[in-house]
Amino acid sequence: MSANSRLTIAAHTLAWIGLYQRQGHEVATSEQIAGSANTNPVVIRRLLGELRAAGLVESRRGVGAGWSLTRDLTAMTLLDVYDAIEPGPLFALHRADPDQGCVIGHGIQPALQDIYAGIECTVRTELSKTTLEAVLQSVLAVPR
Amino acid sequence: MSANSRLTIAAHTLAWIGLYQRQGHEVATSEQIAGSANTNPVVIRRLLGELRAAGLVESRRGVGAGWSLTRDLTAMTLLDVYDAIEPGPLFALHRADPDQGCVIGHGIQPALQDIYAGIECTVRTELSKTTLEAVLQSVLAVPR
DNA sequence: CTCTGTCGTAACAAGAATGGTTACTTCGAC
DNA sequence: GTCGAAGTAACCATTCTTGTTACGACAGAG
Repeated sequence: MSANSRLTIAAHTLAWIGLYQRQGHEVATSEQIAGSANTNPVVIRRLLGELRAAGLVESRRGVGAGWSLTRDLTAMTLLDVYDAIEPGPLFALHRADPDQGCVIGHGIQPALQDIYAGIECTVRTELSKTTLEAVLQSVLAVPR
Repeated sequence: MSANSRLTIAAHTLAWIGLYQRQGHEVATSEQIAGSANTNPVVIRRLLGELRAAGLVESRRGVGAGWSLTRDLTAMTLLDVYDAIEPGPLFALHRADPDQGCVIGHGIQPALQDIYAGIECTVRTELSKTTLEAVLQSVLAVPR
């Protein structure tokens, strides 16, 4: 499906900031996070920008600038993150409208829309069950 | 997420063949289906090739050739179709391995893998609940 | 007021996936 | 042998993601 790693990088980022703040630091920089996630700081800043638009993080500028959480990881679910960074639906309908003169072509889109909506609803429910705090705890529970 | 329309086109195709066969026809051609789905016959043949590899349809060649179902729509679910045409996972992990020297970098992949596996399992269960027969009935139930 | 570190953001390129199109070969019923 | 359709390779346009460079904007330190 050409899956992307945006949710993964976002979860990584939030868990990193959360842990860093618990260690007593005020803010985290995109460069630190990029080092941990093994990517480019601009990639992190772009993602964090979307998370900020959703109200999950905030940023300071100037010297000693960086990013911080707006609320605790316990009050943040993967659904919040997903909504912040994934605009589109899971499954797309036809690129070009099907032949409306054909019985199938006419009814297929409403029929599939219903089915797809049900599946997305299930996925959203599932995502909402996992808090970022749970993610962090799972991360810390990995041996070695 | 850059969602594609492969599941949509595949469902359209199977519903079309199923209905056509119920109307007494032996086989359907990629050109007929492409006309209904408003796309190119080669696109349909490519998809049908994958569905054939999964055992859902079969094809005849030569004059009067075309495609037919190997079993009734009642014995075919969206999960069968999904497995036939979507190889990859729903969510990807990091492109480049995260920093294993970092606590988060080390534990994030196993942690997310578990979570993603649970979600995919849920999606698969949901897909398996819908038969292509149900899709066809929904299509036929659309007014006008 | 200047210096400096970090965000904010534009711009560009590489790579991959999807979908459309053309063209040609292969098959098999007639 | 003819002919209609599958099988398939090749190519292109588009889009998305990710990585990268570059530079302006900002704010605290001194």
